[in-house]
Amino acid sequence: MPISRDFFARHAVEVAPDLLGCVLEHQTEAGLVAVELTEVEAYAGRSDPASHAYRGKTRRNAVMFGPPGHAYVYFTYGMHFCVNMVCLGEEGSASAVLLRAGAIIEGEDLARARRTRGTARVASRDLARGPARLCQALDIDLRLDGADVCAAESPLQVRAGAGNPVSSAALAARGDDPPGTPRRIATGPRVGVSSAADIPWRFWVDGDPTVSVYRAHVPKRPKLVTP
DNA sequence: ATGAAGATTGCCT
DNA sequence: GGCAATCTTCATG
Repeated sequence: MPISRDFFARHAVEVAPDLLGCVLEHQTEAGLVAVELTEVEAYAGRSDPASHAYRGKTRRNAVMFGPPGHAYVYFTYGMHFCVNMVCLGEEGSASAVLLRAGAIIEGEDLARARRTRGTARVASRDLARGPARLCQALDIDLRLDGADVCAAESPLQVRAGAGNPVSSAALAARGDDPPGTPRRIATGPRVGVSSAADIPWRFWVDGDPTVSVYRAHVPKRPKLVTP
């Protein structure tokens, strides 16, 4: 059973930490690959300068303005895809959660084959460590832009984490787990974002090896022209 | 029309 | 740690 649409019908900042520990899976002809999410980021709409929805609806971000529980996939840097879960934005606005990293829990061989370039072996922890890597491991591209992740017949779905009604990581962070559970949710500024860098809307499972390394935004230096 | 920057990654020193 | 790859989107003239 996919997760219910109500889960996504909240603001992204509320949904984001609850997604940690949930499972994203993509069924293709080649097979199934599933990841348990360990790192996400929330993006709002009009009020968030770092959001793709900040300047209103365009062809690229149209899905963000649609109903919650759908995948918003975009192409960036001329070569990479990133995937978001659409949530409920403010009126006439939009919000979504960027899936930044996860641990492969099913279909590791297939994921590794997709991620392998040349002969170097990709370490397990690196298979979906980073938003573009996650998409490559699950073979997510623009064909899945707008896909309903709450529909049972959808090739791309989100499920609750094993053994928990919502998210094992989120429950652990709330202190509802049995003593000894090491997982806690950490928060901090979003990665690679130039504006609103002070807003801590990045959430990750503290200490998890599949969480991507933090990189602050670095503006490109203008080309120097020699006379 | 033209140019710069981007929710990134991999390879080089 | 620095930079190229590669193309879409957005700002400016």
